[in-house]
Amino acid sequence: MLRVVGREQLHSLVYSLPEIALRELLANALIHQDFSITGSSPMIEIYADRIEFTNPGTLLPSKRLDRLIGTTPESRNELLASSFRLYRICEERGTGFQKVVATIELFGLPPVLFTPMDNAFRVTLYAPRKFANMSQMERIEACYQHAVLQYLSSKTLTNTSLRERLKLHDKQRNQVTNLIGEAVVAGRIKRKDTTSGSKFAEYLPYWV
DNA sequence: TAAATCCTCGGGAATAGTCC
DNA sequence: GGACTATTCCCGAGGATTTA
Repeated sequence: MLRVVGREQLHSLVYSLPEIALRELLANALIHQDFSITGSSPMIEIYADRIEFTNPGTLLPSKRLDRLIGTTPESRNELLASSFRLYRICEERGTGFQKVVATIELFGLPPVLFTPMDNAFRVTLYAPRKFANMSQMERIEACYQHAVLQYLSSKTLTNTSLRERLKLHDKQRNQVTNLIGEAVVAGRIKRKDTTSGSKFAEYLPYWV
């Protein structure tokens, strides 16, 4: 089901969002839908500032909400998933969300939002928004997702890397410093080496 | 080769600006 | 006026370069 809220903004929104991210999330919605739940199907809602992909069925018990990026998925519909991969509609196992987040970072978009619901699971992709207009939670989540992406690339989060991800100027270095500190306090990331000096401070996701 | 110096980076603290 | 955010200044740490 496709629901469009604000049709006049549909084109500008869709074209402003990376095609790769949209394709991956659409394929993901189809692959992971729970066919045991009758009377509902994946729903895509397009708003002026975001697109929401809502899937019937809750998150698989083996999956953790903050470990969706870069982990091997357990598809509810493996046959469908294999077909999608065969026809290159979606990425290889485990790289789907990783590709989405990487694309989002490349374009400097707000972080992708994963929302578990009563009997469904929602993924929200936001339209471009400046750092100043992001909420504190979104900033910390962007920080965490960047740390995960860096870790999956055998790299670490630094002030510089996060500043580049958020498309911030060098003058805003201290804002990034503060954000990193808040993400550490929130328990989303941790210092790689607590014994080293402050220069070249590196950070990892909290679960490493 | 070792010491001195310079440069870059990360972070703390103070201050200014903005919004409610 | 208070809370939050952004900016500026300053300092320490460590790598890179220069010099004796």
